[in-house]
Amino acid sequence: MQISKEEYQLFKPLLFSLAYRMLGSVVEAEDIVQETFLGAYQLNEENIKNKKAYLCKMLTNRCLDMLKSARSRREYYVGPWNPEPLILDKLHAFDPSEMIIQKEGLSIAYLRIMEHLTPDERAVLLLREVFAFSYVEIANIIEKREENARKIFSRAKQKVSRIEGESLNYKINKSIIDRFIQAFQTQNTSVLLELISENVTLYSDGGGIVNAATRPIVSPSNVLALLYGIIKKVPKDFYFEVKSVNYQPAIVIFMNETLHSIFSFYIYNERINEIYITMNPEKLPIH
DNA sequence: CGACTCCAATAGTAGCATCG
DNA sequence: CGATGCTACTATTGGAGTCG
Repeated sequence: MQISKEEYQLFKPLLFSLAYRMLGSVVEAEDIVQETFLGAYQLNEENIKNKKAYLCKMLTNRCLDMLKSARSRREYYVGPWNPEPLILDKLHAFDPSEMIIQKEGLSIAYLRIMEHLTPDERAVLLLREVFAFSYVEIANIIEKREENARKIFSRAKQKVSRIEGESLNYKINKSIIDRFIQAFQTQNTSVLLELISENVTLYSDGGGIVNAATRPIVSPSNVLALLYGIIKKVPKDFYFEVKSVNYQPAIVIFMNETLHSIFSFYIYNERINEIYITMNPEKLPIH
């Protein structure tokens, strides 16, 4: 297949964003995008009418293979699994167009929901909602019947419904996080309790490599106890910044001049419902 | 230990209701 | 009318338990 420089520039961010949403991993997504382009160059077919759909098909199938084989691996993962954070505008860095659709769908909370879906459901949901393919095209991509594609989509939709249409407003969420930090630094427990939901859950992903809670922490008292515990132990050269991670405000923590962890949040009704701490060094980009 | 059965959960299909 | 999404039914799968 012939792919011009322009087409490559156009399709690369699209494919990356599809793969990243499917896999929750920046590294794996980048690999798969490269593989897909290499595979496409080697194709002899010159009469492919819809290159975009064809590339998505190749990519989707690779992702599905990887998900199906990774499913067993994920079972051996120590503790909660969080998606690999996407810091700064990695996508924008090589994307001038409007191709990056629906940034809300890139929040850590959303990606974590995706984990509850089967590989097929993920693929269909993304192709439909984010990339606006028709059911006929989707059926062609995943090699199933059109009716079935619709069914898979509606099932997927049901599972993710709880996160649909909610306030993923960056400014509002940032102000909540700022107040949270402020209250935390002054150890103002009553304000903290106003900012977090009564069924708050904290997922801390250390990947079995660094110390992290091996199961989710539930309830405000337990979560605050854990956070207070962390703050007591931090070294002097600790500092943090509030940055855009997955297009949502997050707290990025540095220790000894290196990136130590990232705190992401799922905020609903102006309260923190879920906290995701990513400490697994394999998921933190090196600066 | 492998082979077998059974059951529950999931995937797939047919057909119908709704809406523009 | 076609596109969509739903319900209700059927088929398939995978895992737990059991037996030889």
